[in-house]
Amino acid sequence: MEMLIEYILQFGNLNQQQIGFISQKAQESALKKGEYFSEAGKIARKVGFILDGVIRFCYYSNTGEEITSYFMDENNFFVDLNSFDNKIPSTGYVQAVTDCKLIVFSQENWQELSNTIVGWDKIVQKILSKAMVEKIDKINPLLSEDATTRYLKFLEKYPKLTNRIPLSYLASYLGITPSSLSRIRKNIS
Amino acid sequence: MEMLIEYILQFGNLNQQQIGFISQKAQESALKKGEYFSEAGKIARKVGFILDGVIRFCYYSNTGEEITSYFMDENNFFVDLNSFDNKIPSTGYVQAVTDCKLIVFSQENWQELSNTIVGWDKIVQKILSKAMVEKIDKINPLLSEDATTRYLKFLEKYPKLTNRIPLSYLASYLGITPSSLSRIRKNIS
DNA sequence: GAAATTATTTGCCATATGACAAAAACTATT
DNA sequence: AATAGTTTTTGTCATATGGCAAATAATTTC
Repeated sequence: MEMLIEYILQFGNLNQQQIGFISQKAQESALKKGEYFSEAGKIARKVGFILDGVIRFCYYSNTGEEITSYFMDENNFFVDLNSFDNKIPSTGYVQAVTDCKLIVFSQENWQELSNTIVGWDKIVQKILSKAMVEKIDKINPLLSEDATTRYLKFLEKYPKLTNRIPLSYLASYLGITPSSLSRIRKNIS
Repeated sequence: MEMLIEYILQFGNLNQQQIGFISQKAQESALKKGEYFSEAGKIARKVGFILDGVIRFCYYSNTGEEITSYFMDENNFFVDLNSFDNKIPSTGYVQAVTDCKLIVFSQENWQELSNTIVGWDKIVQKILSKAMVEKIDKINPLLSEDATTRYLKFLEKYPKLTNRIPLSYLASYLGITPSSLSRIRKNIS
């Protein structure tokens, strides 16, 4: 829980009472490898924070291919934003790639934080901005490069992740086939 | 200016006084095709809203290639978020693709809106969320497809944009060469 | 409106990546 | 420890896309 508070305090000041309130509304939780945090067709009703582990966002293309759109690891908030904000069914999945320890906020509690803590919206805005910038920085360069360069950039941006995620997930994130990624890895080392 | 107010009111309610205050802080502005709204190396100090025209975000890769990372058209806010939020020099450019009519907020005025209008932060948060979701929805599907499919998806997502942007910009957005895009277009029609 | 500049198309060839299938290396389960 | 299941690697071949250069078309400038 301290991890969470410490993370939030980077984005704005909070007094002891406010911190207590946040802790009250937060719930510790866990997911085993492969379990889903939220699923396509359902409305996402919670916001997560990763204490330990890796999660991914994924979906299925019209050809039935499973595609990973994003990875996240420790010390990050995550949410299926479109579904959560607009209360519409999600089009994708949020899945644990490894066993995960999480902190979870229900939508009602998340709303209460906004209603109760002066400045909370601004903090959320900053967290959101930062997440957005990071995501875009990770995804943008992928398109314009060949597969080997994409993989090398992935290694730079996610230095600690390579050994924690299956090759097939990573391949679908990079937009290449598992075979190709396997060959690329061979060529590099 | 009504375009702007109407757009904002989608995201939250504002009284007449608040609307007046926003109008006061907003400034009409224009850019000619090719001109920059913000530039690499400089700190982005304004937020824009497109009344008419198309803008793009672009940058130069380490091989000197010019790469378009995003297009935006009418009825959208845009800002070099990382530079603006953190007051650090930008790494990219925001450029007018066509002649543009804009509404511009200086950083100080933008800040004043936040300080003065109760609920403004929440509205910004919603606008930001929506923009983020849209951007991700546009970019994510591109990676996993071949060039022809990427172009077709672009046509779907940006139905009105194709004839307004140069082929070379679009090619760099899709991550292919101008020659390839030219051939793809030929094959489709 | 002619000349100069810039943008797009086309041709040719090389090569990275995909598709499919089989083999090998891991992992999990009893 | 043996089996079954899954994931990763490797092989072969086909093809989409890139690189480069030249030709054509469109746009800008004087």
